[in-house]
Amino acid sequence: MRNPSATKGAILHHAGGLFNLQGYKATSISDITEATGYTKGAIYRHFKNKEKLEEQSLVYLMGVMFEKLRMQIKEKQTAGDKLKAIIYFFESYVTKSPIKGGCPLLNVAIEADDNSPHLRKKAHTILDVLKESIIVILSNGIKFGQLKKGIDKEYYATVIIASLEGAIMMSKLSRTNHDIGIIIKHLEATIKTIEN
Amino acid sequence: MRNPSATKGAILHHAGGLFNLQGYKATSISDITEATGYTKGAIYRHFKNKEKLEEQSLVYLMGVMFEKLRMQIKEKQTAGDKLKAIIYFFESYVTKSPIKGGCPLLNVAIEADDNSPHLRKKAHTILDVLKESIIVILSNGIKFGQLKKGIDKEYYATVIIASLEGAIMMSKLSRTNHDIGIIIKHLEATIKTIEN
DNA sequence: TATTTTAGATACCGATCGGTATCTTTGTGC
DNA sequence: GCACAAAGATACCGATCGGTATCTAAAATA
Repeated sequence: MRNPSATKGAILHHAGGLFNLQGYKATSISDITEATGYTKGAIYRHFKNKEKLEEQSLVYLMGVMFEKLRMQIKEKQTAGDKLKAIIYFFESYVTKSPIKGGCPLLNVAIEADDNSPHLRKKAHTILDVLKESIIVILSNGIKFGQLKKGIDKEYYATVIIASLEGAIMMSKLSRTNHDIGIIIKHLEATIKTIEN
Repeated sequence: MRNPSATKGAILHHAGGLFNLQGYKATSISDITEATGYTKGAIYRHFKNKEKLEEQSLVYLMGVMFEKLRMQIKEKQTAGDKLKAIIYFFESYVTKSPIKGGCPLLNVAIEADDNSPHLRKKAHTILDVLKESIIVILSNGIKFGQLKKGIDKEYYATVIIASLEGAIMMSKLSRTNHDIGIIIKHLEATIKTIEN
């Protein structure tokens, strides 16, 4: 009943959840042994040290999130609907919480910026990928005549990401859907202004 | 040359800076003794435990920030200029960093939401105060005919806070003024739409 | 100036941290 | 079925954590 890759996957899964919920520094190896049922020996066989486990857990987390996001986007046909799919995906961090602890990108950005350079670098890349994904949708929307020509693509990508992440933060504090709901409306209206 | 209240103030000052930069959980009492030059004995005389020190440091930090913000707002005469003063104040977290580690509200919101209930509660109150401050400016702007009647005040307050905080997060990752600059433009344009 | 209070220093506590050396167990190739 | 390699468990390490009991010294009171 031994399965090394499944063990590694289970460790990443549980560690990712704990890191996202409690923070990376605040989550101990013992927390992870309790959550997984594996011992330190098992963890340190698959990961050189805690820093590496943190990195790979972040990559795992973002992989899961991007996969879900990609599926939601794929279902929609027009650029406007695809953008809205992104918005509703972020909304789900507050309302349905696909993962406990909220948006992994936001969490790691705040915790890792000043100390952990290894996490910050990865988070920066992830942000760039997210921004670029939105820009691609905007570009295709323009190409297919769904969105107005001449719009500043990076501008809208930045407004979407910033306001969503900020709203997630606000909703985390109030523990309601109120703030994220307002931002959803705001972004829906914003998208409408660039649609043909 | 002994001055208890000055000692307490120095501890709060240094502890606040460290908490904001490194995180609350990640900052040890030893970090604070090194920064202040005082010993554990001094710290635990003025603060019952680390939790209380965290709470009071947060209050201290936000007190300093709100005081600076209030001064910037007071200098301006119209509601539009007062709102812009708020925006530029948040911009300074990235560009000039009045305090290392960025926005204390954002930092504590992300770290404290799930674990530390005592910090989360205080952060929630602080967010409410900030939101209310903006709403008051909007109300006065309407009253004095500077802003359009019938605008949704909470809507604009939420959009301003969320997009600024989100932009701070983004700029922390990229270590540039790029993202916050885009959001500044966005908010300046937004304010223009509600001005008379 | 003598006494008492209080601010702060010192030395220590048990618990937990990340990490490792070693051992046992399981699966695999011959 | 046997040898060997790999997976995971166990037991331990020094360092550091938050916290406290005790001591010294400075200030306040008389």
